[in-house]
Order: sequence, then C-alpha cells, then structure tokens
Amino acid sequence: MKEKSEETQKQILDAAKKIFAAKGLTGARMQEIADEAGINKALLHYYYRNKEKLFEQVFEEATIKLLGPVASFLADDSELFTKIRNLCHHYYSVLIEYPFIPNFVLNEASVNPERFFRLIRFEGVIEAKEKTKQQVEQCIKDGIIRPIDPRELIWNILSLCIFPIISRPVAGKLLYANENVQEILEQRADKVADFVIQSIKK
Amino acid sequence: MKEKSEETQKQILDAAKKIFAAKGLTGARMQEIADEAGINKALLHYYYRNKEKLFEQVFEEATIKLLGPVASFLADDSELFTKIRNLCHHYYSVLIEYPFIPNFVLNEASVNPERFFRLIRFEGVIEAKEKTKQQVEQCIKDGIIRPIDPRELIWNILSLCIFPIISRPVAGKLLYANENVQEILEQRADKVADFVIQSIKK
DNA sequence: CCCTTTTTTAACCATTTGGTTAAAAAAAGA
DNA sequence: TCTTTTTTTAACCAAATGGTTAAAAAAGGG
Repeated sequence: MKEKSEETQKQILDAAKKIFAAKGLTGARMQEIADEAGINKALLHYYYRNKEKLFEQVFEEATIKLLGPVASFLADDSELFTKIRNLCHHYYSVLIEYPFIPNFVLNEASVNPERFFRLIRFEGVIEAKEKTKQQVEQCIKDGIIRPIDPRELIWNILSLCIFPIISRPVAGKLLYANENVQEILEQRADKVADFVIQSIKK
Repeated sequence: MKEKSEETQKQILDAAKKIFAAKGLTGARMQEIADEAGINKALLHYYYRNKEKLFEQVFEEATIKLLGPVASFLADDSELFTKIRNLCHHYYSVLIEYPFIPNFVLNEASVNPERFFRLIRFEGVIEAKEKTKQQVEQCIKDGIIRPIDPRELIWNILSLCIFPIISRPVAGKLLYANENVQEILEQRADKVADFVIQSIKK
C-alpha cells in the first residue's frame, strides 16, 4: 500500500520539477502539474498541502544538484589540476542531464533571496572552502600556479561551467547558428578545464 | 503637451523595468507597476494596451543592453587583447549598473524562447562574428595565442563577465560571506581580462 | 475663455487560480 | 469479505488579476 502512495508522490514531484523548472513558481499552474503527473488537482492537494510547500521541496532538491558539486570540489583531497578537471566534468555531466536547473535555481534565488537563504544549508562548506584556499595558496608558494585569489578562481570555474548551460538558447543562436549545440556542450568539459589550467599554471 | 505625455510614458517604462526585472512576466502585477509609476491602472492601460505589449518593450530594451556589447566587440577593429579588455570593462560597468538584466533576460528567454527569437534582430552580428573569427585565427597563425575555437573564446569571456552578476546573491553568501561583494565585482573586470589573456597567450 | 489632451475615479467584468469539500469508487491488505 | 487507503468526480469558493468603461476633473495651449 505504501508503494502506491510513494509512487504517486514521486510522479507528482517529477511533474512539479518539470513544470516549475520550465515556468517558475509564478508561471506554473497547479492544474498543469496535476495533468503532467496524470492525476487530478484534489489528489495533488491531498499529498502536498499547497503550491509553496511543493515548490520549496522541488527548489531545495534542485539547489542541491546545482551546488552539491562545489562542496564536493572544495572538500576533495586530490591535486589541484585534477580537482579542476573533476569539477568541470562533474558539472557538465550533471547539467547536461538537467539543463533547466541553473536557470531555475538562480532565477528563483534572485526573485526571492530570503527563501533561498532559508532553505539552503551550508554545512561544512566554510571549512571545505578554507581547505581549498590553503591548497591554492600552497600551489602559489610552490610556484605551480601564478598568484590568484582562490575565491576568484572558484568563481571563474563555476562561471565557465554553469553559464553556457544558462545561455544555451541565446548563444546557440548567436554563436552556433544551425549547429549541434548539444554535442558542442558535451565536449566542453575538457576544454574548459584546459582553459582554466592554462590560465593559472606557470 | 507632448512633454507631459512622454514623461508619463517614461515613468511607466521605468516602473515596468523595475517590477518585471524583479519578478518576471508572470510574477509582476499591473497594479504594482502602476503604483510604482505613481499613476493608476486606467492610465497604465491608456498608454500600453496590455501586459504582454508592455513586457515586450521592456524585454527588448533589456536584451539590447545585455547583448549590445557583444556585437560591438565583434565589430571592433582594435587588437585582440585590447578588445578583450574593452569588452570586460564594458560589461562590468553596464551590468553593475543594471544588475537585474542578465537574470531577467536569460530567464525569460529560457521560459519563452519563441518570443526571444521573434524580438531580437541579429543585424550584422553574423558578419561581425566572421571578422572576429578571422582575427583570432590570424593571432593563432602568428603565434600570438595558442589554438582555440573563436566561438569558444567568446563564450568563455561572456561566461566570466555575466555569470558573476547572475550568481551574485548565491556566490556572495557561499564564497564571500560578510564581505563587500559590490566592491569585489567592481575590481573584477581587469582580473577577468587578465585571466582570459593569460589562458590564451603564448 | 475655449478646446484638447491627460489623468483620476470608481465601478464593473470575465477569467484564472489556488484551494476545499464531500461523497463515491477503486484498489489493496488482512 | 471486511476494512483501510488511495483516487476520482464534481461542484464549489474566495481572492486575485488583466482589462474595460464612462464620466468627471485637471492641466495646458492658443
């Protein structure tokens, strides 16, 4: 009996992810989510009290998907250049699979920052950040890379990984008219890692 | 008499920019725009037939602000490294002044790509793009920079210029907790240009 | 002062939308 | 088969929302 219930809840969540990601909180309609889930509105409200609660659950999961890799990156023990390659590959594989997430999360975080800060936990990120900071500084001391603020480096990597996904429809038209942007994106992880490493290495 | 009319229309447009940028098309309320403009709803509809028309005008202007610099960059005649510096500076000054534009445009373009492609004209961009492409290829031949796809280079620069603005609330909390992110952003144009040039120069 | 344009007031309307309710029906477990 | 849980049906509600209308008032120009 539990199975049926949980299956339905999953159908609802999947539908909600799809609709919210495509249209945002204010653009999404509860009826549309119910239709997408193959159920009716009454059952939707039977499982999820209201739109806001449903949205928050979807939003939280999406945010974890978007920001999770950063935390893993910061906490990782491997050598810096390897770390950078790993992060790029991780991002491009996750985001190509869920291309609506960056736009969705960043837009909703911008429209309603309070909710974003309320829902997101930064457990361990501060310590992990400190660790990476020291690693970068050590690389600078050792003459492996040129001097750069560690946070600047991280922000650059994130920019190069996430922005192409966000700007895909625009850039696809402007830069890659009539070409297979999907394929270009898939080959981009390595190139971005190279671009970053070329920039910092001595 | 014309002055009064045009002044009011400007007030409306300014208000619409503010509200649409903050809440998106579906999140914005016509009453809210009227209030922000210091007028009433009847007058709002007297000047702008409906929400969609008003939105399109705002959206188009915002898109031009966001994409204008790319076109100028591509068409510019100066030497490549100078061009890159100019573009970075241009972007950071425009976007720091209008920080809501990137998020707004890219999100609405993602929610409704058809409208985006309908409203945007790419006059001359294709030719200008070809020009920059040849310039980059010449630099590669001359051994000034390492081999790189010109479009990849452009996309990287755009990523490094635009993404920090979009992700500012998130990154401000994650990377720069309790620091003056505004100031950091202002100093970023030069650093981003350096980052790019370091990466491609031989 | 008259005429035109701009602006306000305020009521009004149709539709959409999130959400509720209650009863019936279907499904599943014991 | 009896009971509990899940799902459907379908009507319903209040509030919000985009948009309209008509008349009055205010403002500005000639």
